[in-house]
Amino acid sequence: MPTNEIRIPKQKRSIEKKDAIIVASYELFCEKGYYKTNTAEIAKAANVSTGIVYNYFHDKHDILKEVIGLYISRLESEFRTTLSRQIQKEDLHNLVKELLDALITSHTMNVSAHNEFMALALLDPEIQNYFVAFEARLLAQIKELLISAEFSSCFLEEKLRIAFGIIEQLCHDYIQQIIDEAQLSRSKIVAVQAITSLIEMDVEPEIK
Amino acid sequence: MPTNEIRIPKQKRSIEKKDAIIVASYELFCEKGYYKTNTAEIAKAANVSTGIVYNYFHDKHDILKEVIGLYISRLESEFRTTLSRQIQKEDLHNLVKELLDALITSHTMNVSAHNEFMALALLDPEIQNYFVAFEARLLAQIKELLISAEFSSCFLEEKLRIAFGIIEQLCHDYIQQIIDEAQLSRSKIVAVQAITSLIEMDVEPEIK
Amino acid sequence: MPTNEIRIPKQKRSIEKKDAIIVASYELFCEKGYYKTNTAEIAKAANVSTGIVYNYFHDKHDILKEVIGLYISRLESEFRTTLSRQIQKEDLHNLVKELLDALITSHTMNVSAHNEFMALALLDPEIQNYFVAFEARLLAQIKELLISAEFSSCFLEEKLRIAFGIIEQLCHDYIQQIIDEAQLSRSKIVAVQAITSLIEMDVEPEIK
Amino acid sequence: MPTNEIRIPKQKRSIEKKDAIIVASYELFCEKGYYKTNTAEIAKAANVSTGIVYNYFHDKHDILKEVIGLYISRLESEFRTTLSRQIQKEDLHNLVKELLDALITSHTMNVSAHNEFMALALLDPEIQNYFVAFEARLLAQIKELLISAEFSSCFLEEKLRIAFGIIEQLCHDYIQQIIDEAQLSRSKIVAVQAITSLIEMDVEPEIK
DNA sequence: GATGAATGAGGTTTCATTCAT
DNA sequence: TATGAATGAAACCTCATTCAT
Repeated sequence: MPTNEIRIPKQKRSIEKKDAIIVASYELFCEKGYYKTNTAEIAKAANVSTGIVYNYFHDKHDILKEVIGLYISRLESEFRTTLSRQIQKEDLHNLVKELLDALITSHTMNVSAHNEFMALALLDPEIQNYFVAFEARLLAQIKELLISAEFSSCFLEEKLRIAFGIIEQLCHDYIQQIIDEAQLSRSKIVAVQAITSLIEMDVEPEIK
Repeated sequence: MPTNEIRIPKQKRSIEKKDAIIVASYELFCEKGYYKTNTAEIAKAANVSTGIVYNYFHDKHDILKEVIGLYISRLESEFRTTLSRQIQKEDLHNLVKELLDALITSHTMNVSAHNEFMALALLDPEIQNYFVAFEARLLAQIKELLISAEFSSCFLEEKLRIAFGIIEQLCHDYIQQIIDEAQLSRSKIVAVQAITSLIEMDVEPEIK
Repeated sequence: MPTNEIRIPKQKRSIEKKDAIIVASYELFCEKGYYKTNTAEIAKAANVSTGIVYNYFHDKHDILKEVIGLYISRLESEFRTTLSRQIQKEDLHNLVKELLDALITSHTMNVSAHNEFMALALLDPEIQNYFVAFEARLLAQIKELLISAEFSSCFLEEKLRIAFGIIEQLCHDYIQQIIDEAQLSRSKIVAVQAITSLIEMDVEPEIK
Repeated sequence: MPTNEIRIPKQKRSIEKKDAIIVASYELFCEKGYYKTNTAEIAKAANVSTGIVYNYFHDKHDILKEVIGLYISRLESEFRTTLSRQIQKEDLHNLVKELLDALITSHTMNVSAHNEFMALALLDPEIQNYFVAFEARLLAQIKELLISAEFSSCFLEEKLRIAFGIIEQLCHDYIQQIIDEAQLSRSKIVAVQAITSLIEMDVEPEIK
């Protein structure tokens, strides 16, 4: 057998243990970073022995993947309420504002998680894929929402990506403390206005 | 004399040696990543002894900082020509297109450098600052350019940050292969249109 | 009751379990080697829990001893038919040939078992003893056979040991692929001739 | 660079250090066995740091190979004098006796080395090859010697292999204490006689 | 100034054995 | 009896940094 046997925990106690490892790792990775956290620390923080870690995970990188999974599922649940309702054409402005606030809040509350995991995504294609998939799901949901509110689907995906970029930029500038609270307020006004007119914009295909 | 004395090279040979170390490190960091490059490799690639490295740099992290400096100065020189001329109000569309293309080209040509250094910026505030300062210089230059072309300076900085976010998003999506060449073309049309109307947009301050 | 108590299985189910462990270990040791087989694998292959192994065996080394026992008993049964008949003086040539072929066949069919267990015998006096005893039984049987065929018993034991060495050498050279099939054929001719004349040889005691 | 840079020591001090590691390992492997000797012990015994070991050797197995090399070169030098002279046809008896004594002496003096390294050869094809090559060189030398003493070269190689097997068997039986000194004496008489008549024997090719 | 051999702490992973259930 | 999760010591190897020459 080439790779190690990984236990897939089914009993309650085992699942709890596996989850404890993931949660402890999540916290340590945020606090100290993935590379600077060692498996002994993880085991200790999860209140298990070092050996047992390798019953549930192939290796340290395998833990990272589950930690990223946890992070993304937390992100996802934060957007669930905002995205699960129906909207009218007039609500666009508010939707954008809400999403912007949600993202800023979630990132601000956990700057180190955001920074650490984004960095790892850049360094590691496997992690990258997790985020790409998450982003795709998120954009697809928003697209559905807009289409059912009768926005034109023409160039909609491109528009949404761009809108996403705008929001990310704001978050980034704020959590990296490039702009302060006041500047954030001003930027938000511009951003919301920019995004709403972007979504409603008629794109004139250029002739190359 | 304390041991921590770092030589500030003034003689030609010394400067050459220090530069050789930086250039060699730059290449290795792109190729293998910062964490996976060791100092022995750097010394070898730079054709110097391992010991001498510590005459010019405090430690490995110190090398990284200079490598980032080199990376940024290269980026900066790529934008110099585009940004050093005067523009007319009608040129905005073209200016945006040019900047977008310049950024995409520069990132695409060196995806690994971009990914590696962005990741390090997220992980390390000191590195982050280098990029923040670069971004600030870049935005300031563009702002000057626009103001001298008589664009309104109202909310201009915020608009430019947002425009920057749009461009970064496109680059990101393309170099991470989230979108392909065809999608990039479509997105560029939307992005240029979005940015130009953003710059010209009248911002209506909201009443909270 | 001390914890070191090893169950001597008397009930059918228990014996089956113990045997299953031995057989599974035998196969794994041949396939992967003793050191590279872990107890979890053994338990899994034997369809028992890891804990139960320690009811039947003191430790991993204890399993090894039983595996060697199995190996030797299998070897022994391969020689049984050849050695259980009566022979005439003229049959010596054929007897030698048969034994040689039997040994080559048995070793060739299971090169990894042979190599692994010989190695362990060299490393571990306890295992060594199993093989020494086996060899002694084998030689004693052959000696009986020859004496009842009226061969001289003078120096017979020494001769048989030497004959054994000749046969072992051939096996070794062949299964380690030092000699190929053709060379084996030639060597077998020489070996059989050498052994028969050795057995019949009058030893002239030297004067030291 | 995939594999680690291995320093090939050229200066006297470096060579001494590398040799010290090999010699220390040789002794430890004999004493405790290869698997039960760890790199920290090796470094300590050689009076170096653990890290430096990996400047001279790729890994632990690499050390083993050099240790085997040392062992074989020591064996080889023990046979040099015996094999470097010319012999006459009448000397065969003495030559065989001398070689037998040389092998017994060399193995007896270092039973643990012999056992350990033979075992490793069985477990590891790379190590096996070292011994196969050594054996081939040895047999080739003896063959030359016999041919220049005008022994028939017909089946000579096969005969020598067989003779080698006889000698090995005696060594084995003696150093594993299967036979005692007295039995060894008796066996030697038989063996020498068997080998000499084997060498001079006319092989009658069988008709299959 | 320059060399490159040397250091040694520290990281990940394995596995025989135990023990609560 | 039986389970299989849990233990934790120990192994190999790496590498930033130092220092004798």
